[in-house]
Amino acid sequence: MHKREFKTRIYNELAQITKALANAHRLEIIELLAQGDYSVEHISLQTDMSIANASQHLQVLKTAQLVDVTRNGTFIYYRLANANVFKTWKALRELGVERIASIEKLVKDFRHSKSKADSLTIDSLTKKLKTGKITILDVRPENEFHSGHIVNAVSIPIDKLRDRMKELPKRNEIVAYCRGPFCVYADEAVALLSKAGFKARRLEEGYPDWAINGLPIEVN
Amino acid sequence: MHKREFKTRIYNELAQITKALANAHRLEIIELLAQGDYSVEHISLQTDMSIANASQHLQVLKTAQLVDVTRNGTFIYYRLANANVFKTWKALRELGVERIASIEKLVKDFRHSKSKADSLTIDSLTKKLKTGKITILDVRPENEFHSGHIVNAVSIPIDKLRDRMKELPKRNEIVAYCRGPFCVYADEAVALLSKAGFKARRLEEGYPDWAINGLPIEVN
DNA sequence: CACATATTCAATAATTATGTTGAATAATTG
DNA sequence: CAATTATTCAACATAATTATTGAATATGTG
Repeated sequence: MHKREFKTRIYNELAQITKALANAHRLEIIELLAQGDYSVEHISLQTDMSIANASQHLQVLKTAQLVDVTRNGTFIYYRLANANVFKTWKALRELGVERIASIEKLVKDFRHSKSKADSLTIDSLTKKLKTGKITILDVRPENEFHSGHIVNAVSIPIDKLRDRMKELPKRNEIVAYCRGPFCVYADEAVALLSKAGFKARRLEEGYPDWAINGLPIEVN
Repeated sequence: MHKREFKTRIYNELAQITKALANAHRLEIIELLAQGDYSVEHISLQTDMSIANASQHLQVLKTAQLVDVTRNGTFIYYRLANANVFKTWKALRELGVERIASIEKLVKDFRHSKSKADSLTIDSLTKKLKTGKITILDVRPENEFHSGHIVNAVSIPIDKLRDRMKELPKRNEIVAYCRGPFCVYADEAVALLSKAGFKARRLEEGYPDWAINGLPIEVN
């Protein structure tokens, strides 16, 4: 094999994988699957796609070996093939946030409209946990909480927060988190809690970012 | 703005960036630019593309803010916009090597045909440097060496290695490196050196991987 | 075994990406 | 200022990607 042929083949393989990632719907699916396993129907609902379209995009991801499947009865569950898939998504996300002012602006504008609360990073949360009294609040749907969550976190899904707010201690600072930096459940939680007199902030990143850093987690 | 609109816009922005990466030629350009600044002509020669085609792909990368340009006389030099671009390329590369058996096989077969020498990683090289006597050999073109190289490395471009081999010490183990894991200059160097009785191995990764890890480098 | 349900497939039309060719710019040189 | 050089642009043909529709599979249930 000549050097050029070798290079062409290598870069073509890598471009294939990259093409599989290079679609808004598929990136959204990947972020969703970073939370746990999901059926096609669930994915299509969460991402506002038709079932056939979701299935088609999942096939693309499967062909590129970015996701794996398990069958359970009539349902087929998809999951990320491995940690490197999330790492690559994270790298793309960070590249995007740094490069594209419009993303930062979108995020800021959207959050601002929901709440003026500031946020804190995973790094500063781990430092704070050593000294202060902090309640960590997971506002994702319950099944995502059960697939894995930050150690000692309390689960109150965002749509039940208004009713169950009283379960939370008024004295502690509350740090709400959800799926990732573009997930707005945590923003909504901070808005609700602040209005009710709690001291609340959101975690900038999401659960998968916490987990991939090797920080302590719990399952169930 | 509604939640769906917000999400759609965010994921579309990120997909735009990913699409800019999702092409074999553009990935090759990015790996080349990780070595230093280059003119369009140089890039087109190195990657076996027509000038117009290289220019077109560079425009795509520029629009996505993945590369920057400087004009110097009639030449226009391109460079990576920032470290995150290389980090993302690295993540994609690692995802690819792990996921796609065919890439690993391609690399192994190609190297095997050049030399049977084994290789070592950046991690093991840094450990070895503390104890053993090692000569680090940079076999990239001279201008890439001058744009930045591993501290104390010796520069002998691959096409001059046969003539200048005598400059190297026979006692030390020689570790040759080049642009990255898919670059074959280092393999060719190991083959030449081993034949001539030197003890030589290649570094698996390339100079940009060394630099991005914050390990000591020199310029000029 | 008929029926229901979850998912995939196939066909289509619209959009977007790609490489080639030759012309157009923009800076430098004589 | 004409000629030269490096790069970009515009136009075209071809190929790939996408969403939608409805039919086809494959598993589970009565």
